[in-house]
Amino acid sequence: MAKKNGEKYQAIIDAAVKVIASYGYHNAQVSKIAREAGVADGTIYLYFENKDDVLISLFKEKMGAFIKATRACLDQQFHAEEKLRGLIHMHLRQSSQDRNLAIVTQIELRQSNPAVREGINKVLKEYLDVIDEVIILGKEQKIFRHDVEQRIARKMIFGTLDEAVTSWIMNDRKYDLVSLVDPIHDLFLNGLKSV
Amino acid sequence: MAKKNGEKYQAIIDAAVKVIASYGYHNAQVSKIAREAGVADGTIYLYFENKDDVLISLFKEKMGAFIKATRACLDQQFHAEEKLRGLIHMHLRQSSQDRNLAIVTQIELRQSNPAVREGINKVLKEYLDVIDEVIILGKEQKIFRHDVEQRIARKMIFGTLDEAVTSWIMNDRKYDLVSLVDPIHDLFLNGLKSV
DNA sequence: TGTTTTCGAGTGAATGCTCATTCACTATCG
DNA sequence: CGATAGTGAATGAGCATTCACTCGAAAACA
Repeated sequence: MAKKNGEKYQAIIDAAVKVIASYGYHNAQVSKIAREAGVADGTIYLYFENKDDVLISLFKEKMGAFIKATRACLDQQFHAEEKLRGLIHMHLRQSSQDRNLAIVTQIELRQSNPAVREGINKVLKEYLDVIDEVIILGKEQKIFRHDVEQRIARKMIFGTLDEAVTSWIMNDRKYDLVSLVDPIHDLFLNGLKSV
Repeated sequence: MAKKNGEKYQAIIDAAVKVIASYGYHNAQVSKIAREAGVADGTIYLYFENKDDVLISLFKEKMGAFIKATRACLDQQFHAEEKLRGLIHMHLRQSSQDRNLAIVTQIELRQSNPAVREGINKVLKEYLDVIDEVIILGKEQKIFRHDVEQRIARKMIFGTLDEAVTSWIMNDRKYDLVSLVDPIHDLFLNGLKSV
Protein backbone atom coordinates (compact mmCIF):
# COMPACT_ATOMS: atom_id res chain seq x y z
CA MET A 1 0.00 0.00 0.00
CA ALA A 2 1.56 3.26 -1.15
CA LYS A 3 1.64 6.32 1.06
CA LYS A 4 -1.36 8.51 1.54
CA ASN A 5 0.08 11.54 -0.16
CA GLY A 6 1.47 10.65 -3.56
CA GLU A 7 0.02 12.74 -6.34
CA LYS A 8 -1.77 9.67 -7.62
CA TYR A 9 -3.52 9.26 -4.29
CA GLN A 10 -5.02 12.70 -4.66
CA ALA A 11 -5.69 12.18 -8.35
CA ILE A 12 -7.69 9.06 -7.60
CA ILE A 13 -9.74 10.76 -4.92
CA ASP A 14 -10.47 13.72 -7.14
CA ALA A 15 -11.35 11.43 -10.01
CA ALA A 16 -13.75 9.57 -7.77
CA VAL A 17 -15.51 12.79 -6.85
CA LYS A 18 -15.82 13.78 -10.46
CA VAL A 19 -16.99 10.39 -11.71
CA ILE A 20 -19.50 9.86 -8.92
CA ALA A 21 -20.88 13.36 -9.33
CA SER A 22 -21.26 12.90 -13.09
CA TYR A 23 -22.45 9.33 -13.33
CA GLY A 24 -23.93 8.63 -9.91
CA TYR A 25 -22.81 6.19 -7.28
CA HIS A 26 -24.19 3.16 -9.04
CA ASN A 27 -22.37 3.93 -12.26
CA ALA A 28 -19.04 4.82 -10.79
CA GLN A 29 -17.05 1.71 -11.62
CA VAL A 30 -13.46 1.33 -10.58
CA SER A 31 -12.37 1.32 -14.19
CA LYS A 32 -14.14 4.62 -14.84
CA ILE A 33 -12.46 6.22 -11.85
CA ALA A 34 -9.13 4.84 -12.97
CA ARG A 35 -9.53 6.22 -16.46
CA GLU A 36 -10.51 9.64 -15.13
CA ALA A 37 -7.47 9.63 -12.85
CA GLY A 38 -5.24 8.60 -15.74
CA VAL A 39 -4.08 5.37 -14.10
CA ALA A 40 -4.74 1.68 -14.61
CA ASP A 41 -7.45 -0.16 -12.69
CA GLY A 42 -4.85 -2.06 -10.74
CA THR A 43 -3.04 1.08 -9.65
CA ILE A 44 -5.97 2.04 -7.48
CA TYR A 45 -5.24 -1.07 -5.44
CA LEU A 46 -1.71 0.13 -4.82
CA TYR A 47 -3.08 3.19 -3.05
CA PHE A 48 -6.28 1.87 -1.53
CA GLU A 49 -7.34 -1.41 0.03
CA ASN A 50 -10.45 -1.67 -2.09
CA LYS A 51 -13.17 0.45 -3.60
CA ASP A 52 -14.79 1.13 -0.23
CA ASP A 53 -11.50 2.47 1.02
CA VAL A 54 -11.45 4.98 -1.83
CA LEU A 55 -14.87 6.27 -0.86
CA ILE A 56 -14.21 6.42 2.85
CA SER A 57 -10.89 8.15 2.27
CA LEU A 58 -12.53 10.66 -0.01
CA PHE A 59 -15.08 11.53 2.60
CA LYS A 60 -12.47 11.73 5.33
CA GLU A 61 -10.20 14.00 3.32
CA LYS A 62 -12.86 16.40 2.16
CA MET A 63 -15.03 16.49 5.23
CA GLY A 64 -11.98 16.68 7.46
CA ALA A 65 -10.80 19.79 5.64
CA PHE A 66 -14.25 21.30 5.89
CA ILE A 67 -14.48 20.71 9.63
CA LYS A 68 -11.08 22.26 10.11
CA ALA A 69 -12.07 25.33 8.13
CA THR A 70 -15.30 25.63 10.06
CA ARG A 71 -13.50 25.45 13.37
CA ALA A 72 -11.08 28.14 12.21
CA CYS A 73 -13.96 30.37 11.22
CA LEU A 74 -15.80 29.92 14.48
CA ASP A 75 -12.68 30.81 16.41
CA GLN A 76 -12.93 34.27 14.92
CA GLN A 77 -16.21 34.89 16.68
CA PHE A 78 -16.82 35.34 20.34
CA HIS A 79 -20.57 35.31 20.82
CA ALA A 80 -22.42 32.05 20.36
CA GLU A 81 -25.02 33.80 18.28
CA GLU A 82 -22.37 34.84 15.79
CA LYS A 83 -20.71 31.46 15.92
CA LEU A 84 -24.01 29.87 15.04
CA ARG A 85 -24.32 32.17 12.09
CA GLY A 86 -20.77 31.30 11.07
CA LEU A 87 -21.60 27.61 11.22
CA ILE A 88 -24.64 27.99 9.01
CA HIS A 89 -22.73 30.19 6.62
CA MET A 90 -19.81 27.81 6.30
CA HIS A 91 -22.08 24.86 5.76
CA LEU A 92 -24.09 26.45 2.98
CA ARG A 93 -21.17 28.21 1.36
CA GLN A 94 -19.11 25.03 1.23
CA SER A 95 -21.92 23.23 -0.55
CA SER A 96 -22.42 26.08 -3.00
CA GLN A 97 -18.82 26.34 -3.89
CA ASP A 98 -17.97 22.76 -4.68
CA ARG A 99 -21.02 21.41 -6.44
CA ASN A 100 -19.46 18.08 -7.33
CA LEU A 101 -18.37 17.46 -3.80
CA ALA A 102 -21.78 18.43 -2.49
CA ILE A 103 -23.50 15.99 -4.80
CA VAL A 104 -21.17 13.22 -3.78
CA THR A 105 -21.35 13.69 -0.04
CA GLN A 106 -25.00 14.73 0.22
CA ILE A 107 -26.61 12.39 -2.26
CA GLU A 108 -24.44 9.76 -3.80
CA LEU A 109 -22.35 8.40 -0.98
CA ARG A 110 -25.48 7.87 1.07
CA GLN A 111 -26.36 5.07 -1.29
CA SER A 112 -23.23 3.18 -0.41
CA ASN A 113 -22.92 -0.05 1.50
CA PRO A 114 -22.75 -0.36 5.30
CA ALA A 115 -18.95 -0.35 5.51
CA VAL A 116 -18.71 2.99 3.78
CA ARG A 117 -21.57 4.49 5.69
CA GLU A 118 -19.94 3.55 8.95
CA GLY A 119 -16.75 5.29 7.89
CA ILE A 120 -18.77 8.35 6.97
CA ASN A 121 -20.64 8.42 10.23
CA LYS A 122 -17.43 8.42 12.19
CA VAL A 123 -16.33 11.59 10.45
CA LEU A 124 -19.74 13.18 10.82
CA LYS A 125 -19.60 12.72 14.58
CA GLU A 126 -16.79 15.20 14.64
CA TYR A 127 -18.95 17.74 12.91
CA LEU A 128 -21.73 17.16 15.41
CA ASP A 129 -19.21 17.92 18.11
CA VAL A 130 -18.60 21.33 16.58
CA ILE A 131 -22.32 22.03 16.68
CA ASP A 132 -22.48 20.87 20.28
CA GLU A 133 -19.74 23.22 21.30
CA VAL A 134 -21.61 26.18 19.91
CA ILE A 135 -24.78 25.26 21.76
CA ILE A 136 -22.99 24.73 25.03
CA LEU A 137 -21.19 28.02 24.73
CA GLY A 138 -24.47 29.74 23.95
CA LYS A 139 -25.95 28.47 27.16
CA GLU A 140 -22.92 29.53 29.14
CA GLN A 141 -23.13 32.99 27.66
CA LYS A 142 -26.85 33.00 28.58
CA ILE A 143 -27.60 33.79 24.99
CA PHE A 144 -29.40 30.50 24.47
CA ARG A 145 -32.13 29.29 26.77
CA HIS A 146 -30.98 27.04 29.52
CA ASP A 147 -33.80 24.59 29.06
CA VAL A 148 -33.23 23.66 25.43
CA GLU A 149 -32.08 20.09 25.24
CA GLN A 150 -28.59 19.75 23.85
CA ARG A 151 -29.31 16.69 21.73
CA ILE A 152 -32.43 18.13 20.26
CA ALA A 153 -30.93 21.46 19.35
CA ARG A 154 -28.10 19.60 17.65
CA LYS A 155 -30.53 17.52 15.63
CA MET A 156 -32.42 20.60 14.60
CA ILE A 157 -29.33 22.43 13.44
CA PHE A 158 -27.79 19.52 11.61
CA GLY A 159 -31.07 18.20 10.26
CA THR A 160 -32.14 21.54 8.90
CA LEU A 161 -28.84 22.34 7.22
CA ASP A 162 -28.60 18.88 5.75
CA GLU A 163 -32.11 19.07 4.39
CA ALA A 164 -31.49 22.55 3.02
CA VAL A 165 -28.48 21.40 1.03
CA THR A 166 -30.06 18.18 -0.15
CA SER A 167 -33.18 19.84 -1.43
CA TRP A 168 -31.15 22.59 -3.06
CA ILE A 169 -29.23 19.97 -5.02
CA MET A 170 -32.37 18.02 -5.83
CA ASN A 171 -33.89 21.20 -7.25
CA ASP A 172 -30.90 21.65 -9.54
CA ARG A 173 -29.47 24.46 -7.46
CA LYS A 174 -31.90 26.95 -8.84
CA TYR A 175 -31.46 29.56 -6.12
CA ASP A 176 -28.64 31.03 -4.11
CA LEU A 177 -28.05 28.75 -1.18
CA VAL A 178 -26.10 31.28 0.83
CA SER A 179 -29.08 33.62 0.86
CA LEU A 180 -30.71 31.19 3.26
CA VAL A 181 -28.15 31.85 5.95
CA ASP A 182 -29.94 34.69 7.70
CA PRO A 183 -33.47 33.34 7.51
CA ILE A 184 -32.28 30.05 8.94
CA HIS A 185 -30.28 31.77 11.64
CA ASP A 186 -33.31 33.83 12.55
CA LEU A 187 -35.57 30.78 12.66
CA PHE A 188 -33.15 28.88 14.88
CA LEU A 189 -32.91 31.76 17.30
CA ASN A 190 -36.47 33.01 17.41
CA GLY A 191 -38.65 30.12 16.32
CA LEU A 192 -41.89 30.21 14.45
CA LYS A 193 -44.09 31.89 16.99
CA SER A 194 -45.14 35.47 16.59
CA VAL A 195 -44.60 37.70 19.57
CA MET B 1 -49.25 -8.53 -13.78
CA ALA B 2 -51.66 -9.62 -11.06
CA LYS B 3 -53.85 -7.18 -9.21
CA LYS B 4 -52.52 -4.96 -6.49
CA ASN B 5 -54.53 -6.53 -3.71
CA GLY B 6 -54.15 -10.29 -3.72
CA GLU B 7 -52.95 -11.66 -0.42
CA LYS B 8 -49.65 -12.54 -2.06
CA TYR B 9 -49.12 -8.92 -3.04
CA GLN B 10 -49.30 -7.92 0.60
CA ALA B 11 -47.29 -10.93 1.69
CA ILE B 12 -44.46 -9.96 -0.63
CA ILE B 13 -44.42 -6.37 0.56
CA ASP B 14 -44.43 -7.40 4.19
CA ALA B 15 -41.72 -9.94 3.52
CA ALA B 16 -39.64 -7.26 1.86
CA VAL B 17 -39.91 -5.02 4.92
CA LYS B 18 -38.91 -7.85 7.18
CA VAL B 19 -36.01 -9.06 5.07
CA ILE B 20 -34.60 -5.61 4.41
CA ALA B 21 -34.88 -4.64 8.06
CA SER B 22 -33.12 -7.84 9.15
CA TYR B 23 -30.46 -8.22 6.51
CA GLY B 24 -30.05 -4.70 5.16
CA TYR B 25 -30.75 -3.40 1.70
CA HIS B 26 -27.65 -4.88 0.13
CA ASN B 27 -28.44 -8.35 1.41
CA ALA B 28 -32.09 -8.41 0.56
CA GLN B 29 -32.05 -10.61 -2.51
CA VAL B 30 -35.21 -11.40 -4.38
CA SER B 31 -34.92 -15.05 -3.44
CA LYS B 32 -34.73 -14.19 0.25
CA ILE B 33 -37.83 -12.04 0.02
CA ALA B 34 -39.61 -14.80 -1.88
CA ARG B 35 -38.73 -17.38 0.73
CA GLU B 36 -39.92 -15.12 3.54
CA ALA B 37 -43.19 -14.53 1.69
CA GLY B 38 -43.63 -18.25 1.10
CA VAL B 39 -43.67 -17.95 -2.68
CA ALA B 40 -41.27 -18.82 -5.48
CA ASP B 41 -38.84 -16.29 -6.88
CA GLY B 42 -40.77 -16.11 -10.12
CA THR B 43 -44.05 -15.39 -8.38
CA ILE B 44 -42.76 -11.99 -7.37
CA TYR B 45 -42.64 -11.11 -11.06
CA LEU B 46 -46.30 -11.93 -11.41
CA TYR B 47 -47.14 -9.21 -8.94
CA PHE B 48 -44.40 -6.67 -9.57
CA GLU B 49 -42.55 -5.46 -12.63
CA ASN B 50 -39.17 -5.96 -11.07
CA LYS B 51 -37.36 -5.64 -7.78
CA ASP B 52 -37.44 -1.85 -7.88
CA ASP B 53 -41.19 -1.99 -8.24
CA VAL B 54 -41.43 -4.01 -5.04
CA LEU B 55 -39.48 -1.38 -3.16
CA ILE B 56 -41.33 1.58 -4.58
CA SER B 57 -44.68 -0.08 -3.95
CA LEU B 58 -43.68 -0.85 -0.41
CA PHE B 59 -42.82 2.76 0.22
CA LYS B 60 -45.99 4.01 -1.43
CA GLU B 61 -48.24 1.68 0.53
CA LYS B 62 -46.70 2.33 3.90
CA MET B 63 -45.97 6.01 3.58
CA GLY B 64 -49.33 6.61 1.93
CA ALA B 65 -51.10 5.11 4.91
CA PHE B 66 -49.01 7.19 7.26
CA ILE B 67 -49.77 10.44 5.46
CA LYS B 68 -53.44 9.63 5.52
CA ALA B 69 -53.35 8.94 9.24
CA THR B 70 -51.45 12.14 9.85
CA ARG B 71 -53.97 14.21 7.91
CA ALA B 72 -56.80 12.61 9.88
CA CYS B 73 -55.09 13.48 13.12
CA LEU B 74 -54.44 17.07 12.13
CA ASP B 75 -58.06 17.51 11.19
CA GLN B 76 -58.92 16.99 14.83
CA GLN B 77 -57.04 20.14 15.80
CA PHE B 78 -57.95 23.68 15.07
CA HIS B 79 -54.97 25.78 16.09
CA ALA B 80 -51.83 25.58 14.00
CA GLU B 81 -49.76 25.30 17.15
CA GLU B 82 -51.63 22.14 18.10
CA LYS B 83 -51.51 20.84 14.55
CA LEU B 84 -47.77 21.25 14.58
CA ARG B 85 -47.59 19.27 17.76
CA GLY B 86 -49.81 16.61 16.21
CA LEU B 87 -47.49 16.39 13.22
CA ILE B 88 -44.42 15.93 15.35
CA HIS B 89 -46.21 13.41 17.50
CA MET B 90 -47.46 11.35 14.60
CA HIS B 91 -44.06 11.33 12.97
CA LEU B 92 -42.20 10.13 16.02
CA ARG B 93 -44.87 7.73 17.18
CA GLN B 94 -45.10 6.07 13.80
CA SER B 95 -41.37 5.42 13.79
CA SER B 96 -41.43 4.09 17.35
CA GLN B 97 -44.25 1.73 16.69
CA ASP B 98 -43.06 -0.05 13.61
CA ARG B 99 -39.35 -0.49 14.05
CA ASN B 100 -38.85 -2.61 10.98
CA LEU B 101 -40.64 -0.16 8.79
CA ALA B 102 -38.68 2.72 10.28
CA ILE B 103 -35.40 1.00 9.56
CA VAL B 104 -36.42 0.29 6.01
CA THR B 105 -37.71 3.72 5.13
CA GLN B 106 -35.23 5.79 7.12
CA ILE B 107 -32.02 3.91 6.51
CA GLU B 108 -32.14 1.07 4.08
CA LEU B 109 -34.20 2.34 1.17
CA ARG B 110 -32.03 5.43 1.00
CA GLN B 111 -29.26 3.21 -0.30
CA SER B 112 -31.32 2.20 -3.28
CA ASN B 113 -30.74 3.08 -6.89
CA PRO B 114 -32.01 6.24 -8.63
CA ALA B 115 -35.23 4.72 -9.92
CA VAL B 116 -36.36 3.74 -6.45
CA ARG B 117 -35.29 7.02 -4.92
CA GLU B 118 -37.30 8.93 -7.45
CA GLY B 119 -40.39 6.91 -6.59
CA ILE B 120 -39.77 7.61 -2.93
CA ASN B 121 -39.34 11.31 -3.45
CA LYS B 122 -42.65 11.59 -5.22
CA VAL B 123 -44.41 10.19 -2.19
CA LEU B 124 -42.41 12.36 0.18
CA LYS B 125 -43.55 15.49 -1.64
CA GLU B 126 -47.04 14.76 -0.42
CA TYR B 127 -45.80 14.74 3.12
CA LEU B 128 -44.05 18.05 2.63
CA ASP B 129 -47.39 19.42 1.46
CA VAL B 130 -48.93 18.47 4.78
CA ILE B 131 -46.19 20.36 6.57
CA ASP B 132 -46.71 23.36 4.32
CA GLU B 133 -50.39 23.48 5.09
CA VAL B 134 -49.70 23.68 8.80
CA ILE B 135 -47.26 26.53 8.35
CA ILE B 136 -49.60 28.48 6.10
CA LEU B 137 -52.46 28.05 8.50
CA GLY B 138 -50.26 29.17 11.36
CA LYS B 139 -49.52 32.39 9.56
CA GLU B 140 -53.18 32.96 8.77
CA GLN B 141 -54.07 32.46 12.39
CA LYS B 142 -51.30 34.92 13.29
CA ILE B 143 -49.84 32.27 15.54
CA PHE B 144 -46.68 32.01 13.47
CA ARG B 145 -44.62 35.00 12.46
CA HIS B 146 -45.47 36.45 9.14
CA ASP B 147 -41.88 36.83 8.08
CA VAL B 148 -40.74 33.25 8.41
CA GLU B 149 -40.03 31.84 5.00
CA GLN B 150 -42.32 29.01 4.05
CA ARG B 151 -39.63 26.91 2.40
CA ILE B 152 -37.20 27.31 5.20
CA ALA B 153 -39.65 26.49 7.94
CA ARG B 154 -40.61 23.37 6.01
CA LYS B 155 -36.99 22.30 5.73
CA MET B 156 -36.47 22.87 9.42
CA ILE B 157 -39.48 20.81 10.42
CA PHE B 158 -38.85 17.95 8.05
CA GLY B 159 -35.08 18.00 8.46
CA THR B 160 -35.25 17.95 12.22
CA LEU B 161 -37.80 15.15 12.46
CA ASP B 162 -35.97 13.09 9.91
CA GLU B 163 -32.68 13.52 11.70
CA ALA B 164 -34.31 12.74 15.03
CA VAL B 165 -35.65 9.42 13.78
CA THR B 166 -32.49 8.47 11.93
CA SER B 167 -30.23 9.11 14.86
CA TRP B 168 -32.61 7.28 17.19
CA ILE B 169 -32.38 4.20 14.98
CA MET B 170 -28.63 4.53 14.63
CA ASN B 171 -28.33 4.61 18.41
CA ASP B 172 -30.26 1.35 18.67
CA ARG B 173 -33.40 3.06 19.87
CA LYS B 174 -32.05 3.44 23.36
CA TYR B 175 -34.48 6.13 24.48
CA ASP B 176 -38.15 6.88 24.10
CA LEU B 177 -38.56 8.73 20.86
CA VAL B 178 -41.99 10.09 21.69
CA SER B 179 -40.59 11.90 24.69
CA LEU B 180 -38.92 14.27 22.22
CA VAL B 181 -42.24 15.60 21.00
CA ASP B 182 -42.62 18.47 23.41
CA PRO B 183 -39.02 19.62 23.46
CA ILE B 184 -38.99 19.70 19.67
CA HIS B 185 -42.30 21.49 19.55
CA ASP B 186 -41.01 24.03 21.99
CA LEU B 187 -37.82 24.55 20.04
CA PHE B 188 -39.70 25.03 16.78
CA LEU B 189 -41.99 27.59 18.32
CA ASN B 190 -39.63 29.53 20.54
CA GLY B 191 -36.17 29.00 19.14
CA LEU B 192 -32.89 28.86 20.95
CA LYS B 193 -32.66 32.38 22.23
CA SER B 194 -33.29 33.22 25.84
CA VAL B 195 -35.72 36.00 26.53
C1' DT C 1 -72.37 -37.52 -12.96
C1' DG C 2 -68.03 -38.67 -15.03
C1' DT C 3 -64.51 -37.49 -18.42
C1' DT C 4 -61.72 -34.50 -21.05
C1' DT C 5 -59.75 -30.03 -22.15
C1' DT C 6 -58.19 -25.57 -21.24
C1' DC C 7 -56.26 -22.17 -18.48
C1' DG C 8 -53.16 -19.59 -15.92
C1' DA C 9 -51.05 -19.03 -11.36
C1' DG C 10 -47.07 -20.72 -9.48
C1' DT C 11 -42.35 -22.71 -9.68
C1' DG C 12 -37.21 -22.65 -9.32
C1' DA C 13 -33.11 -24.01 -11.92
C1' DA C 14 -30.53 -21.96 -15.52
C1' DT C 15 -28.92 -17.83 -17.80
C1' DG C 16 -26.38 -13.93 -18.61
C1' DC C 17 -24.59 -9.66 -17.17
C1' DT C 18 -21.98 -6.60 -14.38
C1' DC C 19 -18.11 -5.42 -11.97
C1' DA C 20 -14.39 -5.64 -8.14
C1' DT C 21 -10.29 -7.68 -7.66
C1' DT C 22 -6.11 -10.23 -8.96
C1' DC C 23 -1.63 -11.19 -10.82
C1' DA C 24 1.67 -12.25 -14.46
C1' DC C 25 3.91 -9.15 -16.99
C1' DT C 26 6.39 -4.57 -18.44
C1' DA C 27 8.79 -0.22 -17.93
C1' DT C 28 11.56 2.75 -15.29
C1' DC C 29 14.79 4.27 -12.10
C1' DG C 30 18.88 4.30 -9.04
C1' DC D 1 20.59 -5.47 -12.70
C1' DG D 2 17.51 -5.71 -8.78
C1' DA D 3 13.69 -3.28 -7.05
C1' DT D 4 9.59 -0.80 -7.38
C1' DA D 5 5.49 1.25 -9.57
C1' DG D 6 2.30 0.57 -12.87
C1' DT D 7 -0.58 -2.15 -16.16
C1' DG D 8 -4.96 -4.17 -17.92
C1' DA D 9 -6.82 -8.59 -19.50
C1' DA D 10 -8.74 -12.47 -17.22
C1' DT D 11 -11.29 -14.33 -13.36
C1' DG D 12 -15.09 -15.47 -10.69
C1' DA D 13 -18.69 -14.24 -7.52
C1' DG D 14 -23.14 -12.36 -6.95
C1' DC D 15 -27.78 -11.88 -8.25
C1' DA D 16 -31.97 -10.15 -11.02
C1' DT D 17 -34.61 -12.00 -14.33
C1' DT D 18 -36.44 -15.52 -17.44
C1' DC D 19 -39.07 -19.35 -19.15
C1' DA D 20 -40.15 -24.21 -19.84
C1' DC D 21 -42.64 -26.82 -17.01
C1' DT D 22 -46.26 -28.43 -13.24
C1' DC D 23 -50.67 -28.94 -11.40
C1' DG D 24 -55.17 -28.04 -9.66
C1' DA D 25 -59.40 -26.19 -10.76
C1' DA D 26 -62.89 -24.56 -13.67
C1' DA D 27 -65.30 -25.08 -18.21
C1' DA D 28 -67.06 -27.88 -21.81
C1' DC D 29 -68.99 -31.76 -23.18
C1' DA D 30 -71.78 -36.16 -23.43
